[in-house]
Amino acid sequence: MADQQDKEALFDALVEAAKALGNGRRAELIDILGQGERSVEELAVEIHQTVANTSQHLQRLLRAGLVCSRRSGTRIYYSLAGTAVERLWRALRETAEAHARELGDLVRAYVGDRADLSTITRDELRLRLRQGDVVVLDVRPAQEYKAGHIPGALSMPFSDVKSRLHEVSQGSQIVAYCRGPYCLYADEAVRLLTDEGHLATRLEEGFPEWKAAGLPIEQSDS
Amino acid sequence: MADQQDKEALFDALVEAAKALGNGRRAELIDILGQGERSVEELAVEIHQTVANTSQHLQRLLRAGLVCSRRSGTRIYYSLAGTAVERLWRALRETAEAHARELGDLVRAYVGDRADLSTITRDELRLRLRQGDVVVLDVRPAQEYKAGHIPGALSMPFSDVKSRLHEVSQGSQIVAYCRGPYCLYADEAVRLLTDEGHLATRLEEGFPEWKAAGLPIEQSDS
DNA sequence: TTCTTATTCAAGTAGGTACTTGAATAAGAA
DNA sequence: TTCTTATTCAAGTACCTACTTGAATAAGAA
Repeated sequence: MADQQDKEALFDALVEAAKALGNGRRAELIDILGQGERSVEELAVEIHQTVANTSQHLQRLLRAGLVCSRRSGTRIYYSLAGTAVERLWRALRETAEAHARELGDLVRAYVGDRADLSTITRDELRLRLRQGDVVVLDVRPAQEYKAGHIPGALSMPFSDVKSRLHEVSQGSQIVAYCRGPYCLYADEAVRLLTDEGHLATRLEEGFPEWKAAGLPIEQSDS
Repeated sequence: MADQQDKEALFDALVEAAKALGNGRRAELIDILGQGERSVEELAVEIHQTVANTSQHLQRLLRAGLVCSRRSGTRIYYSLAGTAVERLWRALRETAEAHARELGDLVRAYVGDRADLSTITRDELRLRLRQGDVVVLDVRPAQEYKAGHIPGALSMPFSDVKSRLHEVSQGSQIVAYCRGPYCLYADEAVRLLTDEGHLATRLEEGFPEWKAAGLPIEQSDS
């Protein structure tokens, strides 16, 4: 025992998950699956890739043990394999944020300037929820709301916000949240609401971080 | 803003750290650097690779922001870039452990059968330390002990254990620790000590995990 | 059964990665 | 200055990866 070949084999196996995460498209898949299970085609649309290519990426993730799959009729649904995967993805983002010099530029290029948006932390939101003086909007697609959301939140998918503005009474404090720091839904929702004269704020992070913090969540029975 | 190219660029950047970790030799480097800074040649010896190849791996890690380097005379010392990197490496190991089916076999092939060794958790060791009825041995190389160790531990590098057995009084409870779960020093030390009639146990994890848990550490001034 | 739809498989191509070898730097010692 | 040592650079090779294309499965509907 204890020979160098065995050590190499062990470390080679340990990094399989890192290799699987080491591709931008697969990281996007993990990020989306953090909101709940999805079919191959839905995922292909989200990451703007062909179905065949997406399928191959998913199989790579499956082999590395980062996702699971289940068949339902003619569709196959993929989901994250466990909370360890969520922790890994979060640790990776934190490492990147901790120091990619140019990461800030890339974030700005994608999400635009967020300086005009007010944000609220998880803890502040919890306090407000207890005080009951806030309306929480889940602006992710309805499917993701169903798979799990912040208790008391109202589902208002980003695409519907414009037409459903009247549902929110003028004068109430609004907090919008979405998939996470790299998701634009809440940003846009807050901008729309603010333009209409509402007091709107975005939750700093998204639903997966809320769930990971061990805070209570609510599910719609499907 | 918010166009697909920007999103791809952002995620491609986020996964740079995963790509850098996605190689067994580089993972070994990160694992070793978790014990403290090292020169290129020392690292090359540890991972059984040529200096040129090791240098290239280190530069890859440097570009990804996982390590830092400083020059001292004719040598260049590399070290981990921050605690986020340690967290990432731990999250990766936990993901792999959470489910690589064959990982167990690989661990066994490398570390051998540990069933004969008694282990102790961090919390048990803390309790024992407070009670003062235990001798703690740091069996890592002296350099790593100097860079940081469990308070009160005695430095006894694995290679010296055999010849220094007499320093430990018969009858005392001994706990040995080393670099971490994939390090063999403590295992071997415990076997040697047990064969000599001592009551020896290995700390389940290693020094980096102790430090990461926020427990007190001690340093020798160099 | 045939048709449709969702997914996977197989083969091909362009570019990336890991390692080797030998030469080039760069700091310090003589 | 020349010599030595530690590290990096550059070029080459074998293998791996991401994506494409078109064909093959596999479940359900008609």
